[in-house]
Amino acid sequence: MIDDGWVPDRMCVTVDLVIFTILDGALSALIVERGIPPYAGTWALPGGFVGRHEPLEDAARRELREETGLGAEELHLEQLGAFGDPERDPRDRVVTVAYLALAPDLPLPTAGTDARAARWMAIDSIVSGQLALAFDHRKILRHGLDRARSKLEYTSLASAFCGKEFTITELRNVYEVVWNTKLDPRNFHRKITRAPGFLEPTGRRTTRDGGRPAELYRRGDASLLHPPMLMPTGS
Amino acid sequence: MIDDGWVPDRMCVTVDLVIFTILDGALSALIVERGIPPYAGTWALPGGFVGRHEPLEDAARRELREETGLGAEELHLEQLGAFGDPERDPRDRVVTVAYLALAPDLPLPTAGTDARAARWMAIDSIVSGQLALAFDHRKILRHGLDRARSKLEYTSLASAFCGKEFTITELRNVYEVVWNTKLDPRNFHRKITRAPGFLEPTGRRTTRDGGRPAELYRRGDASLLHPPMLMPTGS
DNA sequence: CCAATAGTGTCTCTTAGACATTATGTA
DNA sequence: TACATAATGTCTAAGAGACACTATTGG
Repeated sequence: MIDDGWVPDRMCVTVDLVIFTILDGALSALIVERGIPPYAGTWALPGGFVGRHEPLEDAARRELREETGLGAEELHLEQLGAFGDPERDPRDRVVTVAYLALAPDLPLPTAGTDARAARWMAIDSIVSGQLALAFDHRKILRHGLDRARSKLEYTSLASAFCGKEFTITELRNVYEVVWNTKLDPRNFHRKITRAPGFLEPTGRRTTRDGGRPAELYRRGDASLLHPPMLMPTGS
Repeated sequence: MIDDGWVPDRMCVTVDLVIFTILDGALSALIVERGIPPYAGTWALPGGFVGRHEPLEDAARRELREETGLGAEELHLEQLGAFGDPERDPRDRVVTVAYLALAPDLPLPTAGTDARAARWMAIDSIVSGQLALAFDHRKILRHGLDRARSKLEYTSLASAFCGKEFTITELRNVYEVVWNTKLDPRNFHRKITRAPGFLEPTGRRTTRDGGRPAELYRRGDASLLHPPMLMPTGS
């Protein structure tokens, strides 16, 4: 914060979004195909520049809206952190602030103004390196994945992947997909129903063929999950 | 990431540091008195502008070195996140990336080039609002406090507050000061010594008058604390 | 009746939390 | 010996994990 004639360097600030959903039983992220250099034709996380007078989170929600056409107000949005490696953008110094969003079934994304295409992609292809992303977006996505995984343990975030009303089995599927494990349905049911404030019974039940209908629940008030749902360890 | 003639807004990027230590039994943060506007004469977190070709963490370590005269390599440094409210700096749009550092007993800080003074301050005075900080630094410090508190639960971070060799009681004091609670010395001793990889016995012991000497330990390899040391709940 | 899925119960082992006792130094 | 601080032990209750059974739908 020096002001004795020396002028600080200015740089570009962007927001990038890691938007997860569960599609066909696979944890998937929203990616867009870049239409302009650098990395034209390469897939990337949705994102863009922050306006001069625009709060960071507003910018993130704006980009989310532009890329998905979804009312971003309903979505849980959480800052992942800043990524500012001087070499991360070949053009110029660009510091990006990454946000994480978890979404239930969304309408298929439509390409925005500055993207050729937009689509959901199973994160395995990205994490494994099979599909390369522009810039350091693979690293950012990796951070988002880690964050989502650990937040499932001690918050009631998992329900953000579900619709307004959901069953215990659907909720368990969220955990299983994000953690890439199998959980015991009985122990899961016991823990989740006993966690105070997590679930709110609706009294209604699913109508499906070939099995006993499941109770439907809504999100409860609690944002923290106590006691936590611990991810199974290798030990 | 548009490049069709439109030029993105550029802004200043800074780093700010929440540096905690324990002084006289109180959790304290390093603050500096600003020598130049805005907020000249007001206390603030140490920090400064990021250079055009400087990685964010390098900038944080540089500022840490400049403000404390300490070899910042040994210190645990963790990004807290970006703070970018458009109104947070009256001069100009400034996005800051905050870092958290935990330090054992440090040499008394010496004022840097752009600060009149530097000192440790018990965080209670800051959190309570008794001492006002410049910009949104109180909010940032509050974030750092929350982060430190929760990280103590499931990481072996607490030892970062201790010197190279420390006793169980010293370690327990760290938890008690940061969490502002009392912990049962016996249960704490059991948990912490059983946590795999947390502690490494040195075989040596303290020499102090008026009590049985305590065993001295070093940090172990583990960075995660399993099972976690849960903060006592009000329930 | 059978298939399929949902929900409940039981047992064991580990851990947290409360509390008493023993150990080892100095004055 | 008195005192102060460190370390260990014991009990109880709660939760995790493994597993078997009952319930409710559609064909």
